[in-house]
Amino acid sequence: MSENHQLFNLKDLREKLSERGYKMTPQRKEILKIFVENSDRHHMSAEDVYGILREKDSEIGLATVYRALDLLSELGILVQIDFGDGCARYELNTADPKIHHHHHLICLKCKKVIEFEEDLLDELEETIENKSDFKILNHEVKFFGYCKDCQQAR
Amino acid sequence: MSENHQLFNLKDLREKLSERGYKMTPQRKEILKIFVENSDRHHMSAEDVYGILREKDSEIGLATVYRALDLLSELGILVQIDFGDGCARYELNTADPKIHHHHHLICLKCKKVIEFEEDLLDELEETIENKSDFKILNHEVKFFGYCKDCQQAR
DNA sequence: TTATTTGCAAAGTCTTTGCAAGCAG
DNA sequence: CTGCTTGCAAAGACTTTGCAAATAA
Repeated sequence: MSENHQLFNLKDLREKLSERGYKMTPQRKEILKIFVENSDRHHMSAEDVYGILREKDSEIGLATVYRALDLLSELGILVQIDFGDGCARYELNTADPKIHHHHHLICLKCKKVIEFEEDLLDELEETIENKSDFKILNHEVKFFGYCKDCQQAR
Repeated sequence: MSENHQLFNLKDLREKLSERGYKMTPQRKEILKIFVENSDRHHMSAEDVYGILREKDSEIGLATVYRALDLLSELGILVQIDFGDGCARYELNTADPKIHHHHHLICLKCKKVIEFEEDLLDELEETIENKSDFKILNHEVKFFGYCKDCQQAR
């Protein structure tokens, strides 16, 4: 079975890196690969990625993970998400709507994060691009409120 | 002139606190007041609030600020926002659409945050409430991409 | 070759926590 | 009174940074 090229391939990475004067390194390849291989496992933190690396007996250091996540976000390959749980989390910024387009419901009481698979933001995105000269690559939507359990518990 | 009751009043605070077994304290009052008085100054961090308190010669400690912001968010009086700049920020969760309903455009390169005054999310919010049993109090929308300057600079 | 990148450890920042004293209800 | 709250300082968690060695182009 070939690698998962529908999500992201290394040619894209190499291009985006050299466009901006960065270099392709085994570490950056490996870290991106982790996101491609774990695309089901949403919003991973630096520590999550580092943990996966250690399972693979990789020698990549934690600081390198932080630097790579930062860089891949700047290139628009990853997206940084924040759930207020104290650490930055990242997802592939894939063009596949099935993966890309979901929202997060965050319970104010128990802090649970629920995913909601529906988007409907294309129109708004277009409106904003037209009015603001801002080139949108991705978006992040969070709804705050009370989950089913915590509504009852009040 | 009376206090700014259109944004939030202390009766609401007292009610929400006692509903959940918390107490009304001068510190909590004062911290909420800062958000009401500075409603123009969006997304304040704990440090920002603490700075304002020190200007007022208040004796409130930083730990108390953190605890109050946390509590006011849990009560749905404030909303926590994260711009990835390393600290949590907060806004009043007012029902006034003029203040409540805006989105954030975040530049992946220069990290600039631009506010966009338009919402159009009511419909989506309703859809989600119906489908998910989640009671929504507020939302936060961020668009990631490249600002005007950074598009040209590429 | 040469500027970028890495790994390590140390430092930095933001936030939380333990505890005794102080208060609101 | 009684349990919640505060302020302080210490601890904790996550992230960044300095630097010499290694490496991609």
